[in-house]
Amino acid sequence: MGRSAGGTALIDLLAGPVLPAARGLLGCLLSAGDVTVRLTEVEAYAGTAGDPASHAHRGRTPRNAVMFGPPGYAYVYFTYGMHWCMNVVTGPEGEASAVLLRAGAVVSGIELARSRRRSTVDRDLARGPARLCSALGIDRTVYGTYLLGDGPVRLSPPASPVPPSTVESGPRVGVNGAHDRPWRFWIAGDPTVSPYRRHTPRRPTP
DNA sequence: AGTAGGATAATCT
DNA sequence: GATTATCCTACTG
Repeated sequence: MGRSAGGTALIDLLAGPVLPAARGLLGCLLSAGDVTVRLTEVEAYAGTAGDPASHAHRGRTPRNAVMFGPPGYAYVYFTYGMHWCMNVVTGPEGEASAVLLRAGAVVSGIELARSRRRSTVDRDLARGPARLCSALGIDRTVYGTYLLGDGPVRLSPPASPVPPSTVESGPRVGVNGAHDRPWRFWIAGDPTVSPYRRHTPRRPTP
């Protein structure tokens, strides 16, 4: 139970290094209430281990505290004054690495997801980290909950394994530095993968 | 098609 | 007081 074809449980994958964990999360199913999404795009963040783009890079704060705990928990943060985004905590306790869930395809509960996202096509329902959370109804109440048990949000292994040859990687989206690290992973050719956009610097307000 | 700018509030220095 | 792991709308070609 809970073991994929390779014989590795999901929790063991999440407990290991962040890059294999990120790849392994592709194709996984994320359920919240009656809506289920198949993950198609993720990004790895290495915490304090020399990753300036991570929220945990400058050390532990009340907001990022859950990232320093054991793997398999949800790190949910609020950004730009209106959006929620969700990470899965990885690595051993004490190491603040995590994987940002960037996009997915709605495979169940699509009518409920549609009702939460107005005037958009189905492909865009969970295309982008904030849209994904919105489609699933994820907010601050999910912060710190365990994803591999009977919580409000549940993560389960892929229904069918994702062939490694269909996984591509590239630079992360929306971050200022560290463009040399191809730590964004996605399923090649999937229409729900968000287009690459470089971070747009904001001009100083007049 | 692609890009530019505004919305809007918690978090950190 | 500055910054932000974004999304949406409106504009240009």
